[in-house]
Amino acid sequence: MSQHRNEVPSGPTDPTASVPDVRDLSSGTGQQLPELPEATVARLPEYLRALHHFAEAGHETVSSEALASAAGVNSAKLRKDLSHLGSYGTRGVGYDVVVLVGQIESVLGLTHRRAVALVGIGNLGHALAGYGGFASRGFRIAALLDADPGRVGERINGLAVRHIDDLEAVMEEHRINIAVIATPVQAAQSVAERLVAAGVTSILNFAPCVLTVPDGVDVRKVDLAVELQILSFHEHRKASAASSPNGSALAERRRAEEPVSS
Amino acid sequence: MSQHRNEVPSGPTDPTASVPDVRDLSSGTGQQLPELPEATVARLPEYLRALHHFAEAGHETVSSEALASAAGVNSAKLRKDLSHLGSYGTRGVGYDVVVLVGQIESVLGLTHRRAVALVGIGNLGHALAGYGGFASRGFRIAALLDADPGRVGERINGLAVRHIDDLEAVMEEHRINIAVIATPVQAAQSVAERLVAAGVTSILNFAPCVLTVPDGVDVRKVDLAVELQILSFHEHRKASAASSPNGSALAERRRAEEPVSS
DNA sequence: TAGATTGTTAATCGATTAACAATC
DNA sequence: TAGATTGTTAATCGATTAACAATC
Repeated sequence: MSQHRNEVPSGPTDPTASVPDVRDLSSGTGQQLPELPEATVARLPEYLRALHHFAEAGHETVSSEALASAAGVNSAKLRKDLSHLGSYGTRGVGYDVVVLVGQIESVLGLTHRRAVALVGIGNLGHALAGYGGFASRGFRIAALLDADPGRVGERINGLAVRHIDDLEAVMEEHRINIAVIATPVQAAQSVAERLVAAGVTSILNFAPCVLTVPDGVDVRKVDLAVELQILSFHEHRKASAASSPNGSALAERRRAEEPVSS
Repeated sequence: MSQHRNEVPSGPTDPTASVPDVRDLSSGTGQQLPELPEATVARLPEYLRALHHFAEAGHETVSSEALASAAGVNSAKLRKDLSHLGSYGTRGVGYDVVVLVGQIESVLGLTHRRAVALVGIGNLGHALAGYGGFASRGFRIAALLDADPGRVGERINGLAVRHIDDLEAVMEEHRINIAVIATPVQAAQSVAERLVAAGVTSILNFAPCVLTVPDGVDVRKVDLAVELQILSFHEHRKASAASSPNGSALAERRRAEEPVSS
């Protein structure tokens, strides 16, 4: 989904190589860019959310144990993750909440609110357009686009739906790099191609299909039915596990079932 | 999120141990339960979706290369994943589409349609209740619940919204094991507890919080803002990478930004 | 100083991948 | 038989975790 760079920052004869530095300072712009494992990146937003809770509760510091518990991970993993950002904790005390919030926001690129375009204002698109969680967590929905002329002009949270024909103009106007695709599956690939051509480099895809995009474009996919199917596997396993040791007919007793119509 | 069992199916003196069997037949009910890596489980729904496309296009067989491409993975990974289900391909030919669909559906527990309860019929809940993708992929939304008396009785796709006070009765009535939480974050934990007490063992959580549930209950979380924040990290990194080698001021030129109001 | 807690180490575990023998 | 493609091996990589020395 996203490419990894396994380059070693400094060669064996580099005079700085003897000083281990957890940060990759290769950018040289004063903006440090740590080399972050993907698994760590995926957890940072959860830490950030938990930290905001501690901040609202008036905590000035938080221990790795408390923060990890609030984020649903173990403390060793949390400390390992945070160590990739550098050292921002104090032994015997914990982490300064405000400092850590700032550090994570900085690493995630959330110091500035990012403009997002939402394409496909149907059932789900409507819900996403009205979702307050984006605004409070670093994003601004800057454009709504739909192919149905009947929906063009409709206002959601004060923002008017534009026709998909205006996609290129709208993206240019707002300088949008991130788009959410909530169109029918048939339209998703061609919409993605137009978005990329218009400068989008990150896509969140709700359509149940694989998008083909050029290198350098990141795609994340959310498929609601897939999530349920994964849960179904675990349901199935739990039911079988309960039935097998003693052959109990009570297995899956609570499972509601009916033939699949295919 | 879900516990792993690392038990070896048979001991060193087990007479069957000399015959390697990819399937864990410990269930003894004739229902084979392969020991499946979580990463594999998470990809099976994607293979299933791709297989349905091939079936609709009239293909009777499909090669690992073609199926992997349609699912967005490489063919080695696909073959490794499918090998955990047993051997269902034919060398020189590929996989029988219909057979493989049946095998994956069987492993995922999708041979019977599963009843799902949806709690929280707000913005997002409405969209989920109207989403056709659940019905076509193995699920039936059997109950809608909300705490707002003003919403009770409203019908979505012919199903009436029930009051949350009736949660226990509704879950018992439909024998529901899987629930989707789309409530405000403040309500999510207590709703989860009531669902678990009423027999739910799998939860798909859209509320931006960590749910605490007993062992044996599986929770999957979908957080839309988290997905965007992960994309934001990659946007940030791409912009920095573009600027650092030559110090170009054009870096992040396209990034729309404004101060975060916190 | 004593207690608390971080940052890091090292062992372990799970997932990915290329390559190729097996075999249709 | 020749060509195609699977199933498996083995090497590699990345992620997790417990433990504890460092240190506030």
